[in-house]
Amino acid sequence: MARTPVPADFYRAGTYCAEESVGYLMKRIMLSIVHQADKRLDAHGLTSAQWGPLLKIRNSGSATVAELARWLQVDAGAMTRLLDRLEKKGLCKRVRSTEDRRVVQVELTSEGEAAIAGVPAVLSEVMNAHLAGFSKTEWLALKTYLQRMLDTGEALRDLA
Amino acid sequence: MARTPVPADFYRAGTYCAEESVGYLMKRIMLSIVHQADKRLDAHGLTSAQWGPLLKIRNSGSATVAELARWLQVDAGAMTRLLDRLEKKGLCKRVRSTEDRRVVQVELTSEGEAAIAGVPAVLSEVMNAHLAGFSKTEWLALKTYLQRMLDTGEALRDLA
DNA sequence: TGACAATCATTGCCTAGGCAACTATAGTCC
DNA sequence: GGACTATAGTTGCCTAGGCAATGATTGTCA
Repeated sequence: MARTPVPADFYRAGTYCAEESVGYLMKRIMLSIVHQADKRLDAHGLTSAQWGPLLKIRNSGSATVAELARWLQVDAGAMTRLLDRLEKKGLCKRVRSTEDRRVVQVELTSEGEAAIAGVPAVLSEVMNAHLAGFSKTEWLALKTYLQRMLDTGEALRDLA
Repeated sequence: MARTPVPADFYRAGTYCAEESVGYLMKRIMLSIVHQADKRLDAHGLTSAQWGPLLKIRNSGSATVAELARWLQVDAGAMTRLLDRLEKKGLCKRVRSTEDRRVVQVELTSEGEAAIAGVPAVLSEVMNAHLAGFSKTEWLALKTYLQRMLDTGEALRDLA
């Protein structure tokens, strides 16, 4: 039984100002991160939406469409089309499973392996750049705050 | 002359793990916030992308397409199409300016005023819900961290 | 066995944003 | 005045995600 969370009282309808909202700040930061990452990933022939599936496939050996969609919290239809684009670029291939003929296993091609190889470096670089000036203590505190917000949000979702 | 920022050293290519990344956490939180907001805004006939322009227009009396695009940091073409959808729903209208015949002033209709009226309450509610359990001190610290990340990111953009 | 529900992948239709090209208008400088 | 540049808005083409419907398969259970 999940404890009913007590909402905070920081924002009020009458005085709501987007610029002061934590959500607004995070949206702007995400825009900046994605923009920087896309600029660097362009050299690898990838977009910021495409490295996620490839990385998961590489770490697991292979993955099904449904697994990828669940892992990335994305609609299954969207994942199908994303894989269409990756397959058209020759970065992965679909293999119909023989045990369960409903599922499709997605595997990396050698071009896919090559494309994904440099991605963790790019991601680390972009994240580190955005955290310039942070001490380790501050970084850990930030992560703790964010994790708490995420847990609270997920609990909300489960209640509904 | 902007000081060249010294990147942090928290993430490394070899050990990069999405789940531990501040970016990953923020992406998940934003998904949760947008999802919650969309669910509540549905009653007002709006999506999470649509209240931004309407709120800006209401606070300013009217705004041009370029102003809205700049304020929301969105492509001008995307803004044109977003306004198309809002206009089709009868929430705003375009008025060609007489002083500068290039610009189009966007104004709210009375339906638009009605639709936007309850939005600040919804946004406050969703933000407060996600910050359940935060003390005011923690909330301020979080905002400070985020503001610093944003400033660092914008500085990066200016360098490039 | 045969009906039923559940899962998987896909597709169609919608909103949404980025980039590039285009037209129309405004301002600037020779 | 005329060339030049800048800005505003729009459009076409691309990637991308959400929702709903579909067909194919699998598992369950009476």
